[in-house]
Amino acid sequence: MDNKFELLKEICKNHGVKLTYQKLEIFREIIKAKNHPSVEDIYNRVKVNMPTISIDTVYRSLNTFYSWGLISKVHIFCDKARFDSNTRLHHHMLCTECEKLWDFYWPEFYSIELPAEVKEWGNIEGQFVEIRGICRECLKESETSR
Amino acid sequence: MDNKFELLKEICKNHGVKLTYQKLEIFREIIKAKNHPSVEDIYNRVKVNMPTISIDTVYRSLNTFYSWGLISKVHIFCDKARFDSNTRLHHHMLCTECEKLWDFYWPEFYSIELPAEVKEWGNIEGQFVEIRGICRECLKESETSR
DNA sequence: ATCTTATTTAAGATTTATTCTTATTTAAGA
DNA sequence: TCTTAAATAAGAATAAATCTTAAATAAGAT
Ligand SMILES: [Mn+2]
Ligand SMILES: [Mn+2]
Ligand SMILES: [Zn+2]
Ligand SMILES: [Zn+2]
Repeated sequence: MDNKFELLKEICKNHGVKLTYQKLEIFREIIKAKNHPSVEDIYNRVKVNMPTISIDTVYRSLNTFYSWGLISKVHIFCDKARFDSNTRLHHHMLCTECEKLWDFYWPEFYSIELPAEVKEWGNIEGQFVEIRGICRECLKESETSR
Repeated sequence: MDNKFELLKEICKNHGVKLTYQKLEIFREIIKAKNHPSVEDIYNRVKVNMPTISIDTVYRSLNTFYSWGLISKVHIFCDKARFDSNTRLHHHMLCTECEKLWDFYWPEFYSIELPAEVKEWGNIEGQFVEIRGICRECLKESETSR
């Protein structure tokens, strides 16, 4: 029941971070939430019982939980775009260090069968793979700077 | 050589859209560009020969080219985030109509071998699949409204 | 239980990407 | 060349996220 809260308490302690009432309420809402809530969703829900909460605190807390692996984060709805004159069907590799983006092709990927729930979900218009990691160049740099 | 420009000219005509000097220069830069340029990158490059170009025109033109399938678009670098208390390794299905997001699991995906260029790219920290399309509910709605 | 202090917070300003508004310009057909 | 609907420039508006700073507070020390 409250073992998730016990975990939060322990992780805060391990990181030398204060467990404030704000963090507790934000955590309560995010673990209760379905459907990938936005920061504002969480803000509005916490505000019901805590009218003075500031949205900045919601941002900070959620990002802290994320950095501890307690929650995950998706960037699908954003408007910030980069363009690409490559219109061939392709996938991307993203270096989280230098933020460079590479194209790659993977025809074999299309030959594995999708899970049943996906096939029944609706009309599929595209299926893309995103690789995240640290590129060779950035790895080299962090080696030499050690 | 300039068959890409001929294509642009024809597509503009087919869509009843004026081929302005601005569109031509923006197109020239995007097909020349490597590494997924941002709108501002293109803006700065076009500005060299066209100092009065406005960034709004760059936005409009690139989105027009995108809607015609002449270029593609990625949304990887954005900060606009949604959170998820589901920390199990999972993938997403996104309905482009209602913008709802579903989780799905696909263990078999991890068993196919990645292309050599990916394995040699660097340290892979995660590999995710994104399915885009129209969900069953939205399909039903568009049926009944017809 | 009280004191102390480094963290955390609230509030509002700032930043940044994108879109909107409006007066002016222009491509392209007549 | 004329006409006009569409496109543009310039700058305002919007929205998500981050930053700044003074005040509040969690948690260890006394
Ligand atoms: Mn690409
Ligand atoms: Mn998810
Ligand atoms: Zn890198
Ligand atoms: Zn839908």
